[in-house]
Amino acid sequence: MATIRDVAKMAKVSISTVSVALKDGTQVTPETLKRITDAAEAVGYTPNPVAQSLKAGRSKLIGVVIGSMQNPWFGDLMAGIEETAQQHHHLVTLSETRMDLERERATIDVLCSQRVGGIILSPYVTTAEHVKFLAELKTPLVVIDQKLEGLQTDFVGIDNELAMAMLTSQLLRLGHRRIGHIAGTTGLWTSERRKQGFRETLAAGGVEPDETLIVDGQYDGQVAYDQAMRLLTRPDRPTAIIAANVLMALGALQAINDLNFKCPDDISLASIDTVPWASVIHPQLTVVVQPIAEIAHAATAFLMDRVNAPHEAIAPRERIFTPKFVAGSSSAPPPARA
Amino acid sequence: MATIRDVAKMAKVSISTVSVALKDGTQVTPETLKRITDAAEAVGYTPNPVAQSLKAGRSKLIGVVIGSMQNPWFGDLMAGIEETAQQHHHLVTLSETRMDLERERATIDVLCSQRVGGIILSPYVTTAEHVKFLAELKTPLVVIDQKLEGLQTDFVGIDNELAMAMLTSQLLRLGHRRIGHIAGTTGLWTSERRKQGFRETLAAGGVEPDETLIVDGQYDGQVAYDQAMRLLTRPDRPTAIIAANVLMALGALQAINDLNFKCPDDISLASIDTVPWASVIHPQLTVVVQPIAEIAHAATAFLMDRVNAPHEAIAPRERIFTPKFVAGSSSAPPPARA
DNA sequence: ATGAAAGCGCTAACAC
DNA sequence: GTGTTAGCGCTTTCAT
Repeated sequence: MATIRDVAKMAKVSISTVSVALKDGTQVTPETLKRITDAAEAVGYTPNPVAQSLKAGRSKLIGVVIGSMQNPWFGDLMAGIEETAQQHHHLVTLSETRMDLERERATIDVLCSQRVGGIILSPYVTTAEHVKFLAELKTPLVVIDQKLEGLQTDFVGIDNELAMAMLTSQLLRLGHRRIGHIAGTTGLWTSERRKQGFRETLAAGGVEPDETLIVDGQYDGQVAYDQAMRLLTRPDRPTAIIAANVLMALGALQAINDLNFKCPDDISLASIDTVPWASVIHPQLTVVVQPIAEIAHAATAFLMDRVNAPHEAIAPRERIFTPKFVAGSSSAPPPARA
Repeated sequence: MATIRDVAKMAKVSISTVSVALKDGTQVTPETLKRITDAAEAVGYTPNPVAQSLKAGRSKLIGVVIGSMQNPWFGDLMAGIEETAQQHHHLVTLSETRMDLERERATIDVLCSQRVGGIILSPYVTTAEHVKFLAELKTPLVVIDQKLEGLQTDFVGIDNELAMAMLTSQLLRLGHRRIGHIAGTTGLWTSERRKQGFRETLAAGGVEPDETLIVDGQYDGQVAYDQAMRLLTRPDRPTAIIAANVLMALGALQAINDLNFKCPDDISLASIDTVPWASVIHPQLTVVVQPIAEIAHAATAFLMDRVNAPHEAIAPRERIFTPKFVAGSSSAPPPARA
C-alpha cells in the first residue's frame, strides 16, 4: 500500500506538507495542493488508520457491548449504530456478554486496551462496584436501555413507566381487573420501572395491585413460560397478562395455548417490544414498541460528541424516547364471569 | 496506560528485553523474567494493540460483511464468529451492505484500508467483476452462504440441493403433486442450487416440474407474500409451497391465512431455516435448518488459519454442512380432490 | 542473555 | 508555505 512518503516523493514535497495539505487544503498554495492530490490519486494513497490511531492514542472504532444477540431488537440496534458511526468514519465492533458479570467487565477491559474511541453499553450488571468501574473508565461511554443510577454519563432509553402504563390502562379500559405481570430480571432498572408503571396505573384505575400477580420472568422466554403456567393454573388466575418483553410474551402465549386457553377469549396478552415476524403470530400481539433506530442514532451521536471532544468534560445527557402503542388482537374484554 | 518503557524501567532492563521476555519466557534468565513479569504486573501493563498492529501491518480485527441484519440467523452467526475470534484474541467488526453492490465493494475497501486481519463475507453480488475484485484482495477472505464460482478462497455453507430435496421428498411422500416453490433472488448461488434440488427431486419422484410454479421471492417476506398470493389464486394452485427461506415462508403463511386457506389442511408449507421461538407460530413450520453456529466456527477457523500464515498460499478449502430436517405441523397430505 | 537502534506510517511542534 | 524533527509503543535485527 502506498504511504505518505510515496506521495511526498512523487509530489516533490516533504511528508509533513502532504499531511498538512490533505488535512485542510488551506495551509498550502493551490499549486502544491494540486500536485499533492494528484500524486495521492496516482499512487492510490489512503492514510493508514492504524498509524493514525497510534499517533492519536485511540482508534476510530466504537465498541458495542450487549447482553445477548437473541434480543429481537439487536439487529435494528446494530444497523442504526453502524449507520451513524459510518457517517463519522468509525467502524463498529460487537461483543456479547451473555448477561454475565465477569464477561461484561472483561469485554470492556479488552475494548479499552484496544483503545477503541468509545463504547455503547447495554448493561446487565448493576452493582455499585460495576458502576464504579464504569465511572473510572477513560474511554467515552454511552449507556442504553438499562440506566445505571449514579453513573455520570449519557443515557438513552425509553420511558418505561409510560410503556407499562399504556398497556395497563388499555387492559383496564377493556374491563380487566386481575392482570398478571411477567416482569424482567429483578433489580434491573427497566424491570423495576416497568413494575412501577404497572402498579401506579392499576392504582390510578382503582385496582389494588396484587403483588402475587407480579412474577419474575428474567427477560427469558422459557422462564416466562414456566411463570405463565403457574399464573394460569391458579384458581384466581388473571384474565390478562402483560409481559415486560416480547420473548416472555411468546413464552406466555405458548403456555396459554398449551393449557388450551384461547387468547384473547380467555386470556388477554400484551407486551413491550415486538419481533420482526410479528405479523404471522396469531393472535397479533398488542404491544408497545421502542423506537430502536432512533435510540441507536441518539446513542451514537452522543458518543461521537464525546469522542470528538476528548478533553472537555461533557455533562451527562439523557434522551428518553416515548414508545409507541400498537393495538393487536391479543387483547379483548375479559370473559364473562362464570 | 503503562507502556513497555515503564516496565523496562521498573525491571531495570531494556525495552527489547521486556518485549522478548513477554513473548516467550525462554530467551531470558528465569530471574529477569520474574523481575519483568512482576514489574508488568505492578504497573498494570497491557501491550498496546494499536502499536502492535502498526508494526505487524495489520490489526487483530476481523470484519464481517453481511447483506442484512434482518436475517434471523444473523445473531447466531455473529455469536459464533465472535466466540471463535475471541479465542484467537481478535475483535469482530460488523458491516451491513443492505444487499447493494456499491456498498458491498465500498465496505470491503474500508475494511482493507483499516488493515483488518481478515474478512468473512456473505456476498450478495455475484458479477464476474466483483469476483475479480475479491480475488485481488490482499486481505484474507472467507466466503459463507453464497458460493462465488471461480473465486479461489475458502467457502463454508450448506448442501442446498439436499436441503430442498429433504423438503420436497417429504411433501411428495405425503401425496403432493403440485408443489410451488418461492425461490430466492434469481442468480444467487443458493437460490439456483435450491431450485435445482427442487426440480431433481420432483423428477426423481415422477413429477414433471412445472416451471410456472417456481417464482422469485427475492428472499424477501413482502415479495414472497405477493408471489404466494399469485400462486394461490390460480385455478391450478399448488397444494403445497416450499419457501427458500423462513422470511418468505412467513410471508406465504400470511398470504395463506389472508386468503382464508387453512395450513396445512388446504395448503402445506415448508421452508429452509427457522426463527427463534418458532414454536409459537401456528402451525409449526416444517423446516430444514442450517447449523449456523458450526458454519460460523468453521468459517472463523478457516480465516484464522489464513491470518496466522500470511505468507503461505493456502489452497481453497470448502466445508459443506448437512442441514437438519425438523418436521412440523405445517405439512400434511393434500386435501381430497374436489 | 541483554541492549542499542532502526523503523512501522503518521502528526504536530517548531523552524525557516 | 514548506521542511525538519521528534515521537506514538512496539518488534526485531544485530551487536555485545
